[in-house]
Amino acid sequence: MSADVGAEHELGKTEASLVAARRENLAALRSRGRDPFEARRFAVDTTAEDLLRQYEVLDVGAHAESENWNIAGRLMSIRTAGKTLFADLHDRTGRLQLYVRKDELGDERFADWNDLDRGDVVGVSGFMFRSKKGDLTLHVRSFEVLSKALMPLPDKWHGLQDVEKRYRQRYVDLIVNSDVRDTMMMRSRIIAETRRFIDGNGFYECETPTLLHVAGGAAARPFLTNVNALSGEEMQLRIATELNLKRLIVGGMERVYEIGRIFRNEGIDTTHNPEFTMLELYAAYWDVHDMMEFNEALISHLVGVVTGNDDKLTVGDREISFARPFKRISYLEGIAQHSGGRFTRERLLDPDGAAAILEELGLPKSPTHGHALDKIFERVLEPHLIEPTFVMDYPVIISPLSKRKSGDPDLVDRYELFCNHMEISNAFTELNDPDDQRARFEAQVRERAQGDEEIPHPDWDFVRALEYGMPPTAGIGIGMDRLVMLLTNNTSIRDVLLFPLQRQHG
RNA sequence: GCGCCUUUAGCUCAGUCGGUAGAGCAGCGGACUUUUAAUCCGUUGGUCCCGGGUUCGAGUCCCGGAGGGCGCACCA
Repeated sequence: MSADVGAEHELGKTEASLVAARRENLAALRSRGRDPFEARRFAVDTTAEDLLRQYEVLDVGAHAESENWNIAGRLMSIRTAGKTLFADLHDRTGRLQLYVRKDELGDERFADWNDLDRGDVVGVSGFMFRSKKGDLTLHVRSFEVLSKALMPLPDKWHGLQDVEKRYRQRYVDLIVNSDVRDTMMMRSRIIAETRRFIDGNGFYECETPTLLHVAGGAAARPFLTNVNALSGEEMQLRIATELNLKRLIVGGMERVYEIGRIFRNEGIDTTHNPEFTMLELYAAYWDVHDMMEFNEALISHLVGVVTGNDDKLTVGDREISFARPFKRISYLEGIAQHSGGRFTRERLLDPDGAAAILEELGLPKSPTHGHALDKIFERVLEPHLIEPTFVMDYPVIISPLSKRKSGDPDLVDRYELFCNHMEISNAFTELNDPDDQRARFEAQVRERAQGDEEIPHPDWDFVRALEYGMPPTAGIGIGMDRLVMLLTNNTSIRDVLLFPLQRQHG
């Protein structure tokens, strides 16, 4: 089956007639020398938001005729009323009402509006006044047609509700659903602010390769591809930036980070998309406590950005306080506390003890001790982690890349930040002992041989890098998509991704 | 992978017991010089997701398939 044949979507009869009507309007505009697709540029000098703010004090009936403005955007509503009309123009900042009079534009120019459709892009010029009903409005003196919408727009009141169509034709979703546009612009801001905050602390943003011979640094199945220039050599898309960023720490860059796309060939659901954006950051000479403070400051900053300097966030239908300091709780003590003291450290750290707890909770048997701990944590502690909480001092058996706590070798210097039951970040003091790292890679080789395809092949060069000496270092990973979900109160990752992955349409 | 829900006009949605396919919006024609889901009059528009089956007759019932959503399982 050729991808090119039948690629253009076929119009239904109703839709075809709607498009035909718009094409007739296009032809009519062209016949009067107003070809929308001949337009090149328009000297915009304001935005809807600016005008509404600037003329807020204007009284009903007042006209600011001495100040002329040029603004462009999409027509989202046209209300004709004989020899006048009102229209709504939307730009990236919001809505502005337009007022057009036949006696000012002249018959021919006013007639052009018969050939304008909802969705067309126009540039208008005029002055501000406040209408009888109190709406700040631009009184149009002249206008240009800058582009034509040949396709009909969705319902002006209900917008586009069809979830599938919203994801597949995000451009339509963005045109008609302003809350979607707000979320996506907020996402952009959150990522920009994250970068600014990190840069302000002396970090270097680095770009490590996406194409790797061995995708490591996490447990996940990679996407595979081939490089033609290397005789079709097989390569993998990265599943983490961890190993390369730590190579940079070895190299002496000391404070590095990357905000980049990660690819994992795994399941798709409300919290997983095959490609997603992760922040990883490494700081030489920091330990996990330094990272915790940094993390807290970053999240507080971002909450302030999205709320306009408040420290309370609406999540679902509740308010969550992000006042500093965030709660801190130890992994083992937290589980003990929320089980009425029944699930003690001794039982949890013992494989048989953990298995017995699983049974008490009515959970199925786990294949490994670590898996059992994860399940117990999810059932006992995670439901209580609503307000931002640092869960600290993880058991070493579920933390293969972290340094042990000095004086308590069963635990490691690691924390995860939870909020609204969701993991926001994962950070620890990095393992920098090359012999230990080599031993852990060798152990992974054995696990992979037993059939676990998510275990990556070892990256032996990374061990060699550690043999040159990596300073004591703290590292953190933050899934930016999930962070944006939290900050924008969305429950599906698809609603914070512009183009979530969808199956090819038959 | 399993389960539940969903797919009807460009959009948002009805469609009863199996009996000629509906509404609102949009569109088209007309009226209207401060409207804002404008209003009023008139009007066009259908691959009922696809393929089988049952039936005199299927949007509706049965089987199979596809897309999408949610939950569970798996997974950082």
